[in-house]
Amino acid sequence: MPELPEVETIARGLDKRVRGDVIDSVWLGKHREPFKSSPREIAAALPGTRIAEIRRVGKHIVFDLVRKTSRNGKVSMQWILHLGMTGRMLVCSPEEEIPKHTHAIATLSSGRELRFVDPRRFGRLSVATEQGFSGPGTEPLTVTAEEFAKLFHRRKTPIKAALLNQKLLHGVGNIYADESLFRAGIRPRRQAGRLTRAELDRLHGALKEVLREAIKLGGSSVSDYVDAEGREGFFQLQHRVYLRTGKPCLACKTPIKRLVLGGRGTHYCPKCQR
DNA sequence: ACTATGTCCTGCGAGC
DNA sequence: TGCTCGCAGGACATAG
Repeated sequence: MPELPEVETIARGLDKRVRGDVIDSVWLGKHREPFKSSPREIAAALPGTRIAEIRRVGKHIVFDLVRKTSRNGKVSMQWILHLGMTGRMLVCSPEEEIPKHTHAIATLSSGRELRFVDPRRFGRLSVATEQGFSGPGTEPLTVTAEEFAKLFHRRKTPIKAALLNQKLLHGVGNIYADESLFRAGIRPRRQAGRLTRAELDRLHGALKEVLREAIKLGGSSVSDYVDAEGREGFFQLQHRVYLRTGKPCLACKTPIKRLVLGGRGTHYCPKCQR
């Protein structure tokens, strides 16, 4: 389940390994779901471009691409990738077996391949020619306490649902929403607009803290998440509430409760979170 | 303008 | 053992 820390880890790994390489050709599978831009558009845009940089924006991985024109000019474009629930972008050698659910392969000048594999097909690939893809919302790692508080002003929706709303903050998913609410001592069902400024400040701090710690540990491997090198993360060992239903709270030993909020499993400590 | 709900998709585990 | 069934979840469309 790639959220901000997992996507950051993958983007860093990809940048380290394939930055500067050139996309020679692209193969796209027959399923249509993985392609937000038309397959024709993607296949026309990518070949012949050099990968200038790979970075994370929200839960998106952005490949900044450059193509040299005949008159010594440069054309910039972007290859934008969302991993959905089960998406992986792997750097492989062409000899490696192609796994089931491989939807796209980019062959690189170095002889390697970039492979997009996604069993559940919630992931999306797209290309953009306009500059500066910035995602739908605000970056949680750089937002100020003031801006953070303003995002939730007068909102009637539960704070957990607001944290997951990518138009407000982008990059926060189910794991880090639950973990940051626990650290801030706030119940997931509380109305976002009714939180005090002190509570919002605690949540702002807790969210940044939990995201930074998770990035340090290479993200959380819960279902089948692995980074660009195929390695698992270790932050799942630090989870205090997520998927710990019935287990004792690490702060007060009260059993962790689970409820469904906005269709998502939600975990919290009834004593520590008010 | 917000908010809530249904939909997409496969793999996995529970239950018989 | 082997089958069916229900469920998980991010983003988006649609309805209220």
